[in-house]
Amino acid sequence: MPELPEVETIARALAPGLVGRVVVGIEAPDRKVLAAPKTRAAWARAAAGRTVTAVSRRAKLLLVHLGPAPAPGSLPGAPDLDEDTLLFAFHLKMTGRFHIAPTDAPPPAYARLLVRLDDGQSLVFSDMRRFGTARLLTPQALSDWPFYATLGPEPWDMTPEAFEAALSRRTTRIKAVLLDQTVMAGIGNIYADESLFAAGIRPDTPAKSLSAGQRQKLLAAVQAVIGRAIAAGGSTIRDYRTPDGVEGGFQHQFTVYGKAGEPCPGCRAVLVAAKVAGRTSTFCPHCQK
DNA sequence: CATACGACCTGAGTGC
DNA sequence: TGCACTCAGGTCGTAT
Repeated sequence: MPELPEVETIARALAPGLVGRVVVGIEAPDRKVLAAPKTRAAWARAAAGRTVTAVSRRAKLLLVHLGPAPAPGSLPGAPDLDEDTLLFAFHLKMTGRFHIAPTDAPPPAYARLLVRLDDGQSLVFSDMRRFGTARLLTPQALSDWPFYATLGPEPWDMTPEAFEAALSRRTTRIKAVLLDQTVMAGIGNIYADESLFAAGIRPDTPAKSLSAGQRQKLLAAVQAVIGRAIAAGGSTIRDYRTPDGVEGGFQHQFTVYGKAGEPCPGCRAVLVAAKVAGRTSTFCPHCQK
């Protein structure tokens, strides 16, 4: 699913309906989504009575911030979840979606986790392919989570110097480096292909063989592409929607992603698809070197 | 340590 | 209509 621009769009759309609401219950029709803690009881006990204070994003994670419980502490079982503040950390993986829907309405298809709110609405996390995960944790536990702790900077926080250093020591292909969340966070298959086209770089080029100028151009391309995608509300290929069911708009600006066999928007040569880093990659064999 | 690749799931689309 | 097959926005565990 969703890469950085889609999760950012969702976070912005969810905030108005969630901030200030009190969690009155949790339901998990599919326990597989509960990555930590793993029991429904622990989720319900730790979250109930807490107020949503903010909705944010880091990399492709959606974070829902919760304030103190009315009567914190003293309950047995999971003392670390009696902290003043907790977070829901959702990873949407390929097909995760969010909905805000009336609690008394039938749940959306593939509903995996439902957060009942005090205004008669529910935040529903749905996920057809069941790759998505939800965590309920303290700010400290979030920082200690290895996936979170090893995330690289957001694209606009990446400095040319750090990008140069990361690429110059990698032997693998540049596409794999862009997809590596520990180098820079938030890039997935769509935005990797779009950025590589914008920078005129083939996806299978070894990272360390790029020139300094090419690396500079690539970082600028990533930042520009991600920025334009956020402005367009993300990209809808199939499943992605905002919580209101609205599609993104950036798919109409794709230059190469999903366009193998079509003419290159720059030179009209036929765009080519190849497997790079295990992912289908589309590029122009003429414009990208 | 870095890299490569199958596994995890369910469905949509294609071709026979 | 049915079946077999391929592909899909991401990460993780295991093998090399």
